[in-house]
Amino acid sequence: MKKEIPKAFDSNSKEKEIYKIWENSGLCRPEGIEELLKQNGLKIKSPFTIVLPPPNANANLHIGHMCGYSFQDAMGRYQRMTGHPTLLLPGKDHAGIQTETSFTKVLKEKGIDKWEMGKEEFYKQCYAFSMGNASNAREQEKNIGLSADYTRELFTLDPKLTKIVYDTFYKMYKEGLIYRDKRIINQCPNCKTALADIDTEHEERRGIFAYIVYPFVEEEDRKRAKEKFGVEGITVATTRPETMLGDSAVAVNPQDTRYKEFVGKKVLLPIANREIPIIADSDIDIELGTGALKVTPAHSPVDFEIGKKHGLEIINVINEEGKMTGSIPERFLGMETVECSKALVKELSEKGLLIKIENIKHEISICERCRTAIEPIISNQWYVDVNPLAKKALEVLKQGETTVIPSGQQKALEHFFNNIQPWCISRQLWWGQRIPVWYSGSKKLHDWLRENEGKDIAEFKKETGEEARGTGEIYLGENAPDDFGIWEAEEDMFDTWFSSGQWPYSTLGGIGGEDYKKYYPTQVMETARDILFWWVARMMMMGIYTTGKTPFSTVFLHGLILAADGSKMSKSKGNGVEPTEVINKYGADALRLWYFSDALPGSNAPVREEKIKGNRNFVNKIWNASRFILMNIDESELEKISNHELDMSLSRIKETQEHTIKVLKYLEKFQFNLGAEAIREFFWHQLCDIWIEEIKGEIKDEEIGSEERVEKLSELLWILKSNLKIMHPFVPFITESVWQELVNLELAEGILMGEQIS
RNA sequence: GGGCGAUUAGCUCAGCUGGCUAGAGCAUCUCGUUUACACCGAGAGGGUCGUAGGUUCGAAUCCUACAUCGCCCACCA
Repeated sequence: MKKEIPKAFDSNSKEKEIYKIWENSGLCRPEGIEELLKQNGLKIKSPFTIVLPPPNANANLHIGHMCGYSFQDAMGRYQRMTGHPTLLLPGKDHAGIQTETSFTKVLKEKGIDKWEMGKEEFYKQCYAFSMGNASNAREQEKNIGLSADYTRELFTLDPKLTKIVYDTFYKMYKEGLIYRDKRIINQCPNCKTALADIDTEHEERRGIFAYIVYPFVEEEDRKRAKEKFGVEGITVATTRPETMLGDSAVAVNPQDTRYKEFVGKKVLLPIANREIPIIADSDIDIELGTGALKVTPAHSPVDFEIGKKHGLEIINVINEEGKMTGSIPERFLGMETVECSKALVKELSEKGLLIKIENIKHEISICERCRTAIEPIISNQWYVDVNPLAKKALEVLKQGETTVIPSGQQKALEHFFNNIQPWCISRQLWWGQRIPVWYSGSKKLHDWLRENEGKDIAEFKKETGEEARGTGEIYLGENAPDDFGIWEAEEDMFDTWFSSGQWPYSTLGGIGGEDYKKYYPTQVMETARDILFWWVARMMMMGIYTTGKTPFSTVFLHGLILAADGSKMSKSKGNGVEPTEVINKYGADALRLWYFSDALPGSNAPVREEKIKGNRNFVNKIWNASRFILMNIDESELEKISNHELDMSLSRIKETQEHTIKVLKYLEKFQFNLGAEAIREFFWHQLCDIWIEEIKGEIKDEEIGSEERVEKLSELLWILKSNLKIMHPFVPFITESVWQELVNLELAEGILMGEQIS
């Protein structure tokens, strides 16, 4: 018997130790693998690259992140062990609005107000906050065994990356793909920023449906209406009475016999006391409400379109903070929309213009981050015309240059590309990358000139009361031009996805970068399916645009990790599972195995502790079987065994080789569940249950050092080593631990991570 | 309203291009203190593969309806 080896595998202490060995080996770098292959005279195959999804540096990693890392790492280790210089490129995301929201909350808990703190100080502290989180995240990544190249780790706000992001912006602007436009946008009154359509969610909420009479201007019409409808005007139904202050028209369907005769007539908008016309539009639903729609182009996307079609005036009555503004009766100025709605309803009711109020439930848009109701308002923002980019991305999918697993998600992606809308990329935030633009004179002047095409710049002062002070031109650049004149900086930030959309090539140094030349395009993008449109779609569009090549050939979307009862994990429900706790309890390998068998693309995976426990048992089985084999080898036999020439035609050896080939195939085809099942089945039920028992019997009566023993033990050892290799991508810690035990006895060399499977 | 997907043992799922007497893990039950491992071993029970049709020599696997569930997208006042 050799030295004492503990009966149970102590994952807690071993894992840390093993990770250090990997880290110090240099094998996490593709150069390390290249070097190793060269030394051993082996063929260096094509590089394998995964640019890892950078987690948001605003919180600890959750169990879903760990899932991604497990798959990425398994893919990487498999490639590394089959001759490919492998780069798993890690990073951290500044995550724009998300981090700004969460850090603002952190400050609030400390009683600090972001607005009092000011932009610069906020940025500084937010940076420190992010760095702290990034460092935690890095530790967690290592805990699951992620063999990433941390010498290349990047943060999305790294100046090197920012430069690349800016260059893309300049190029797109010059080619007319990026432009400034005045449109109706999603404004979050709480975050005080514009949001892209995709950054909003829909939720059913309770609301009101108010029926309001807009009396006709002409006596004659009033009479006619009274006869027909019993009131002296046309009745509109609305969920948002406060927007009536910004109404420009009432629209009816031209086919609607009730209102036909009134088209072209005028009504007096109550309270605001403005005359507005009745217009006809075939898009109006006769069945809905009263069939007459109050049109508020400034505060409803539908109305905005109708307004554009009919050349209606846009009247802003709600500002960026969700408060009443503009040319409205003074008593409403500054009110919250809800407050204003109530006040209006009261006044209308007193005037006898309110028919009724129904309580209803309806879908509204809310901010994805803070769940505040979105306020549609008109504003000037920066847009990307993504249409031509989406067309190219579609082509790439059609040609099979990029494949999405599972295939259903590929269809969803195609659908997204087919129905894509202009992408609003400007955000009124403090945290992120500033849009690198300067305005001669002022931003206001620039927008005014754009909106008032043909007008003389002299009119600017007349209309706005401000001096022009410049030409309104745009200058592109991080710093202001050094010439005379006044340049106003664009203060808006980029949507975080504008920079992360460039992640696959920006992290590789961009076009011309050494790493870019070697590692772009990458092979796999492994991520969660909930950011398919936000991120994967953007990376494809921007990657194809900038580099002419799709950034990755396979998109692998792992399953959704759920709470034990099958519900979504969420902070508010408190049903989250802490990955660190799971790892401490059962070990990283056990958790990884669970992902591989349960969190496949297209599936939902409720976290079941018993299953992870079962995997821990398997890991321990590996440990004990190895321990048994080692304990059976007498010290005096070590040399004989390591020099023994094995007969490769033995049936157990051949079966093991076939098994290895089978598992390699599974790995190649991303069938991790089948792979995990196969290694378990083979190791446990073939090697342990049958072969070890057989060999036990075969050598029972043999003397130590005998030919028979050396042969059998060599065979067993060879089978063990083969198993360790093929199991390594799945369960790297336990396999490397055993390998290192073998190294100590001079029964193996080097580091398992760098071993080649053949 | 549009798109996508699911429906197989108590639970979570495998079952690819039709040939299974339908599998795994976990759970359940019985037996076992054999010096690798009780984080173990030997064994058992448990499913008319959502429903109804169709194609076929043959269907969990292909087709068509229906039912139920889930996810995503969408400006219905």
